[in-house]
Amino acid sequence: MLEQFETVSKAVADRNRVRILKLLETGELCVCQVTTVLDLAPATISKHLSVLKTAGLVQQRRDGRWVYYRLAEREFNPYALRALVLVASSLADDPTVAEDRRLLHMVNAVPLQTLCDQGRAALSSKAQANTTCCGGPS
Amino acid sequence: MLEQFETVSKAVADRNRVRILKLLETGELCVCQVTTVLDLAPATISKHLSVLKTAGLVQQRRDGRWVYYRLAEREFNPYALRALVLVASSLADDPTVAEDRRLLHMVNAVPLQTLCDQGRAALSSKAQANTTCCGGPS
DNA sequence: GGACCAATTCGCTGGTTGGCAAAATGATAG
DNA sequence: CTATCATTTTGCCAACCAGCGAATTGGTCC
Repeated sequence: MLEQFETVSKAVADRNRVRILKLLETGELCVCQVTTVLDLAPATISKHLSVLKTAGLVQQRRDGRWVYYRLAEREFNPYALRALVLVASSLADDPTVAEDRRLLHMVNAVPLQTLCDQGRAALSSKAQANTTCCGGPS
Repeated sequence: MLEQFETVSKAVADRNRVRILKLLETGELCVCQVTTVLDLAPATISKHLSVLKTAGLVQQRRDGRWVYYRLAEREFNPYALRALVLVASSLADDPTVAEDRRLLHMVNAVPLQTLCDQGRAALSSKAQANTTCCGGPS
């Protein structure tokens, strides 16, 4: 019990994992989409997603070469859903979260194949009209 | 924002700090009482309490030589109260938490001075008996 | 089959954290 | 003022963790 609670809290107690959860609130996402928005190494994102999955906060689905993640629907962990509610009701107007959502919009406008090939470069073409491409990513 | 959220999550993402919060749900407690129940070095408990305080989850009050901690009432951190609610609604029947509460009852039966002098030894001698429990107000 | 690809796992590194003992702090009692 | 006491701070160590590159896995396409 305490262990399960600790697993969930620890999973949520990381800035980038929270960013991932906030992204997934908008719906299912492919790993490469998350990677592009957070601008971290694929290995790092994969590990974060693994931690979130172990905590029962997300679940995965494979479709061909791509793996999609979404917020957990079933109760893998008795505290996971409550933690998701907490996250969902928080950080609504956090600047980083807002910027991530803005980037996600641009990511969604790019075909998955292009995104996986070019990574963040796939966004620049669209971002040119939009001057500021993340002045300070973190 | 994200930083404040992270501070709170990290504070809650530790087994022993959660145990402290669950203890404080029963009311205000002196540091030496918490130390006796958790059975850790005073320095360790003090550091944990400091982390909880920095996160805005608890507040302190000094009374003579003793320092009392209680769950935060004011909004030092915009996410602290929500986290406290989450903790309060969790772990109701966790064995460790239950055992801590049992010990706390015994601790409450011992005068503070005796507790500070003898630590855990003060419990074995007066395991049963007298006086009102709960020195804590409210 | 083999080339290719997205994602994961492995191995490593720098930074963080929980734990304690010892010293420092701040208050009380004589 | 001095001694004493509860708590906090400091210094240190072992364990853990986020991050990345390299190697591996599981899958598609030719």
